[in-house]
Amino acid sequence: MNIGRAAKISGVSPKMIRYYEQTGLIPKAARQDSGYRDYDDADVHRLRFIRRARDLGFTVEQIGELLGLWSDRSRASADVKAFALEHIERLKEKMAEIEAMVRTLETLANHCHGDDRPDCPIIEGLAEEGDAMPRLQPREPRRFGRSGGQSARRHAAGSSNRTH
Amino acid sequence: MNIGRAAKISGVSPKMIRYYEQTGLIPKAARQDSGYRDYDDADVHRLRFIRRARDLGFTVEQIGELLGLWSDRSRASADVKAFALEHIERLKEKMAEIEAMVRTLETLANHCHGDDRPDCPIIEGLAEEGDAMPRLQPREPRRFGRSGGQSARRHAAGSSNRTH
DNA sequence: CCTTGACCTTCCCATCGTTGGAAACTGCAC
DNA sequence: GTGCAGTTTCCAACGATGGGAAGGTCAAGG
Repeated sequence: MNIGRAAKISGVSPKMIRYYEQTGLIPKAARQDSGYRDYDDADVHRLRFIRRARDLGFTVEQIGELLGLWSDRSRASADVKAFALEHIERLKEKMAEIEAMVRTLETLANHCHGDDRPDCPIIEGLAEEGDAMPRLQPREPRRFGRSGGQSARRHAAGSSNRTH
Repeated sequence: MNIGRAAKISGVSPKMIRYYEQTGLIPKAARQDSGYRDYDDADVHRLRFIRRARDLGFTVEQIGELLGLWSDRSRASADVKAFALEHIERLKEKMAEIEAMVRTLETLANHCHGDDRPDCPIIEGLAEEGDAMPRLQPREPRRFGRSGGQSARRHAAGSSNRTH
């Protein structure tokens, strides 16, 4: 079948299918006489697997490992479970990060009258002197892997500095 | 002061300071005779404001609006509050997405023996025929990386074949 | 004075997953 | 045979960030 059909029934867009092929996540598709890519049910099955894994927040790289685990009929279920549990941990860390943001923002928002006056603790909280946010725990070393997340920055921008 | 010093005391890397200038988030920095960028305390103050807003998950675009609200002394605190509350909502949605992933993964993992045998409900859950994951609501656009990335992941390809 | 090293400048590239679009071709129906 | 839908490849963009090259500046020490 053509790529469009495979895309439709797998839930992976044609663009992404080509991308996955290009990056080696999936093998090169067979070709019809026309040059069109040709997919069979097994291909579609794999694509659906990929989409589900993406929906569960796995990166493409991780999906590569999952595909390996899938096709390795001799691997232990413990291997898969460990992989999943580790991913769950990362997701929870991400949730915790966001939750911390929400807590801080809610604290600020709760102190804001939200009326016609310009006086606003939210803006003041952002503009405040000093290095910490309101009553947030003193900036922990929370730097996790860069799996799609952002907050892993905070680097020291230079070591010795003089006032020029 | 030089960019390195401004970076250090604001917590924003030199690279990002230049980037913010380039994209117009902050005005063009003054220059010393040498051509080096020159920052004063007000500039650093603004940079710290930006870093705090980033730490709270605001996108650069949103920070542009926040800077506008900050410098607009006539705007109502209600405006800022509404802005913050909307952001909180988006963060909570993101958390809910991730939580759904975690719940699905934990359900799968709980059914996995995690022993030496190859039999594994996690992989089977991903490979399963049919279109839905265990008890997951009909897939929403996920993508929890950034709070405001191009969130519309809607590919026209897979829209009309939900089996249930 | 000259070297050294830390700093700065600009410019380009890579990341990650995904989409958009252009130019050219194929397949199918009218 | 004409037109449209689907396909091909290639190139670019997004957002926020880091890496690095090639070269200019500055201060300290010889």
